[in-house]
Amino acid sequence: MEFSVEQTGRSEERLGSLSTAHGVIETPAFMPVGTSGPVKGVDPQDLERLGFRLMLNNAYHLYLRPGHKVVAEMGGLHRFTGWPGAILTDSGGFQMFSLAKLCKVTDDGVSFQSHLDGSTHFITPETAIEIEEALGADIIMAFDHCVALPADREIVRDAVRRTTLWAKRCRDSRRRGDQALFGIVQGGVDRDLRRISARELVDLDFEGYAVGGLSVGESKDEMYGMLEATVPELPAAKPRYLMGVGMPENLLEGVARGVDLFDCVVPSRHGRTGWLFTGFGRVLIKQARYVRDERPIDPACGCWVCARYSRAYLHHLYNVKEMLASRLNTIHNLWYFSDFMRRMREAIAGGTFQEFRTGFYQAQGVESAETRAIEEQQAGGHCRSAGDN
RNA sequence: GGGCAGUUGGCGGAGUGGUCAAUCGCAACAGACUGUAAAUCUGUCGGGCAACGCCCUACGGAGGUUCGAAUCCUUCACUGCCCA
Repeated sequence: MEFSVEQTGRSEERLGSLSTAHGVIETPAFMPVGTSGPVKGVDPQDLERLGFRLMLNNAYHLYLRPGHKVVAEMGGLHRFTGWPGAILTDSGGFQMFSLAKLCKVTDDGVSFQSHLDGSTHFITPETAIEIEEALGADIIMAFDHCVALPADREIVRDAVRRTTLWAKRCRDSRRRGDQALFGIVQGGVDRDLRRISARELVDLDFEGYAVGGLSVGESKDEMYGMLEATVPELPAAKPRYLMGVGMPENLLEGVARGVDLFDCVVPSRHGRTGWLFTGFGRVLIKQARYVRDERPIDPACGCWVCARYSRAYLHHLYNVKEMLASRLNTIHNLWYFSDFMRRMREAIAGGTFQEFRTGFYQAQGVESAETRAIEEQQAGGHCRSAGDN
């Protein structure tokens, strides 16, 4: 993996280019999440067409099923899943945290029970790397200790210490030389601990650095504050990845603070549950107000779902639980995210990022006014809003 | 024509004297979701209000018994099954 980056001015946002054996990724970039292989609802051809060149898979899930050895025998993740682009695997540290009730954490590693069959497993930094090497992604993540917030400072401090310890063991246990390994900064919502975590990891010299342990219940200001404390500690020449984030606003603010990579389940999960992203805010497609709405989700959207389908039809598909609803909604949302990142990169290149940022906030909520005008107009004719029926 | 069973809120279906505006499921409506145990989960769901409490209308229609009826009796209507 090679990374080149240019900072256009004194501000933090930056343009980069991440070269992997499976393609070049222009940054800042968003990675869709395909936990156990696919991004739910879409296939690799969709992802390519949507403009994605990098996606995330999860080592924890693939280790449990079908097993990292099966994936290795089937030629590794790229061949197994049919995804020709680049892949980043998460180590499973976050899953340990989210399955905290089932696990015991020591400096040695994590023991936990499978959420699938209750079987007991023990994962160490070394086995996590072994799994990720077997899976064969282009970028692999260190095995970290992510704590649930809010947490006592001592617990967070201990997680930072352990994360550094594990990061070093991950680094030292690598056998393959063709994968990039990223360290993960922890530290909860404590600026000092974030700085300490970042410095300790930088000393270990990874190919990239992630900010983990955020978007776990803290406020937006806390999240942004942690980025402001962490990013300046990271080497400018290496990629910075904000894990598990997030909403478009979070991506915008992350880029404004120097983040290059993001991943989040939001476009796919929200697509499945009917929350569609647009330049003017969200469209909850299940709402009755869309029963007779002939407009596309977003008239300004360039995706092929908006080119062909009405809100009325998408509402209907959702309502009757057709699987096509999940697919089309996910495609639209992924397009929005892909396009949003592309527009941010263009704005950075053109030196208009601050204008882009201001414009984003101004546009949010515009739909309500615009839609109300149209609906009032229609209410005068035969086409009343669904609420009247 | 005779016999039996039944008629409950948008639908299905509990409830067989008071604690019933009525269990539950579906539908409907609204909301949540940020390194995916998620095509999941939560709330509301007769009407009204100065709403964590009160009032009104309600368990096919009408009448009756009772302090009190969705629940018991009479009758009418309708539905299903069985026998002619």
